[in-house]
Amino acid sequence: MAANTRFAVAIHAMGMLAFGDELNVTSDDIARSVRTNPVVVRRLLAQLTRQGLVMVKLGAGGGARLTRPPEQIALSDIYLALGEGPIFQVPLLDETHDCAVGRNVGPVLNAVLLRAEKGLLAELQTITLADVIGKVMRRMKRQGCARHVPGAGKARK
Amino acid sequence: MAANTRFAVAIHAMGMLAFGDELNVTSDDIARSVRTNPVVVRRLLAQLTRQGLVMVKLGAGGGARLTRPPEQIALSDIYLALGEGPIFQVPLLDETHDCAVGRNVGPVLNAVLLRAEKGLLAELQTITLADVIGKVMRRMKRQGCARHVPGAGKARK
DNA sequence: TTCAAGTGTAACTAAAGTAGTTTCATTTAA
DNA sequence: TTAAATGAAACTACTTTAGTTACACTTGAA
Repeated sequence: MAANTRFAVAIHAMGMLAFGDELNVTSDDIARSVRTNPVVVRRLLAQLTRQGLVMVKLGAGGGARLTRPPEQIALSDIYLALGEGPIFQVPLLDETHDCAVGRNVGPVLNAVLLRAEKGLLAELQTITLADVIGKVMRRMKRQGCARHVPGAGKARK
Repeated sequence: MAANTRFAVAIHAMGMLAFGDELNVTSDDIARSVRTNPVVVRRLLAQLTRQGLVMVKLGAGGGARLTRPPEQIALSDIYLALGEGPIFQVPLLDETHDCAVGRNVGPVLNAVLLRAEKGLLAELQTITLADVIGKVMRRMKRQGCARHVPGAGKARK
């Protein structure tokens, strides 16, 4: 898998932190839930922490929690915090292009593609972490769910 | 460069075809303009041809041209023709997830990320190839341009 | 009818990004 | 003092894009 799952994993992790509420959620908890490696999770959490979305406590009993309620976190906040590069790139067509058209294509394409990405970002701004959690909860209820105690159990193995 | 320049190169190529009008533009012409390899261009044109945006003529004097005027080609048409996979992927969290929440996160995330991509696509739908060409032309004029004869010269080296 | 100019395609290499893993220093609560 | 955490570095593996070479096939024109 070399696909871009970073954003999805980050949302998943943030969702778990929201569930955890006042409790510290460990990278191990998250990793087990996403079926990945704790280090991968910590790398993501480190970025989210640097951007002020998450606070981390070191040492025994440590872990991560949100810095603000999930209603105040838009998915665009998470996306931007990851600092992903542009989705589309324009091969730098030199300013020294021998064709007058060629010299102007690059900047125009850059502007156009940036505009497209803003369309994506605008959509992400309309969705909060709380919305995502709500969708998950409703989906659970529709299926008739069972156990799982949100931040309580924290089944240590 | 392992970045995603495919879309930008495709737009650039289509733009050249629009300029070429009735003339056949060769993959070599395009490759020289984008500073890449003719094979790379042909691979892109092949996809665009399969999706009906471009028609290609084999043999001497051959090359590519658009199947319809650039006013009728939205950037979303080009993007979709390239058949890129989803921008974001969700690591498949098994349906057998031991946590009831976990079983429902995957589908919800998929839906959310799909919605974000649709925001991007919606933006691309509002821009035609002709718009892009117009922007380039206007930018040229603003800078006080010089020569270049659109489909005429075809400087053979 | 031959040849040069094209495309189509396969095969290979190179470079970059993501994911995964191990390891170790450091912090902290009990 | 010890166990439970994070932080970070180092390394491997895999995937995707880009670039290149090579060659079969098509076509127009001398």
